[in-house]
Amino acid sequence: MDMLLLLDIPSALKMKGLLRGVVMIVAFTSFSANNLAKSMGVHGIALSLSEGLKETQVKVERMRKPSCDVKDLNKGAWSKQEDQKLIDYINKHGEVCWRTIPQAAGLLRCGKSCRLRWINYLRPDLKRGNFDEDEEDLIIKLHALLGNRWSLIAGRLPGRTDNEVKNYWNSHIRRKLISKGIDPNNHRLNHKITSLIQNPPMSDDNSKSFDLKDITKNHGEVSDVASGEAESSSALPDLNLDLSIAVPSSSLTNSKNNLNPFHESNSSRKLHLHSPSTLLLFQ
DNA sequence: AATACCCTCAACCGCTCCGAC
DNA sequence: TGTCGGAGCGGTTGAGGGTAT
Repeated sequence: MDMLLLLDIPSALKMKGLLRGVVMIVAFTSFSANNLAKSMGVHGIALSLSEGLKETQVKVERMRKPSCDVKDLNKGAWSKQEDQKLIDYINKHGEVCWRTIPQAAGLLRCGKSCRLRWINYLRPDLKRGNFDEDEEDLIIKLHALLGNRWSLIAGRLPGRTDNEVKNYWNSHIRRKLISKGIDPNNHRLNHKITSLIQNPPMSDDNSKSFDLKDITKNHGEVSDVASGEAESSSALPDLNLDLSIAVPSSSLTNSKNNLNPFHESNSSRKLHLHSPSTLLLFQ
């Protein structure tokens, strides 16, 4: 039988609020560190036993609790039944505390997973389908202005989610810009990329086609536009990004009425972009 | 027809932010 | 003022479908 005697239980219990602490224990027999952790409300204990000593030091570290306790929870793709349960619950109760939703809705998912599923897939105001040209142009402009702030960008695209915009950027727009010799990170013409496109490297195997992916790999880590660290020395004159901060255009304003509050994050609320009916980015 | 490779996108993970206490 | 916990964000992963060989 495992027995554990804490010499100073009150101070050990106080450690619940500490990041680190040390507690002296006397072990009469073997003991379970996990049980100790449990009793103290911490998530893990690192302990070191000195050979032959009954008295030992136990380092208690309050480790970050995993966002979702993986135990007994479903992961991966959502089933139709799960979707329906979540939809029914949110229609009835609204988007209340995400942490409590799974249990209340009878779902074996973590709250985070529910939130993501709702926001990215189940929300009724989502606009499914391909991005149109205007949306694509707007994404490019917004990315030039905001960098990888996908939620802010998505906030200006009614019915689109940050995840959707991010995926579309990575799978379509990024590639498109690179093929035009434009660095997708700083939206400037990239000499290295341009020359690679014009003079593709000739390998021993000439039959091998020139792969755009190689460029992406080689030049994936370019400067970050959001940090304003564009390669000014090598950059050509700025492209006409035609970005201005202004009251949303009528089209955006109209559609905004249907916007879910999710699209109006604190910071995006301050940012309204002028959206001309025709978006011309590159001259 | 079989296999390998590529692409897309839903979902996850880990971190930061922020309000409540 | 510091701590805690929930929400949100951005990067990454991997399943599955499509395409090339």
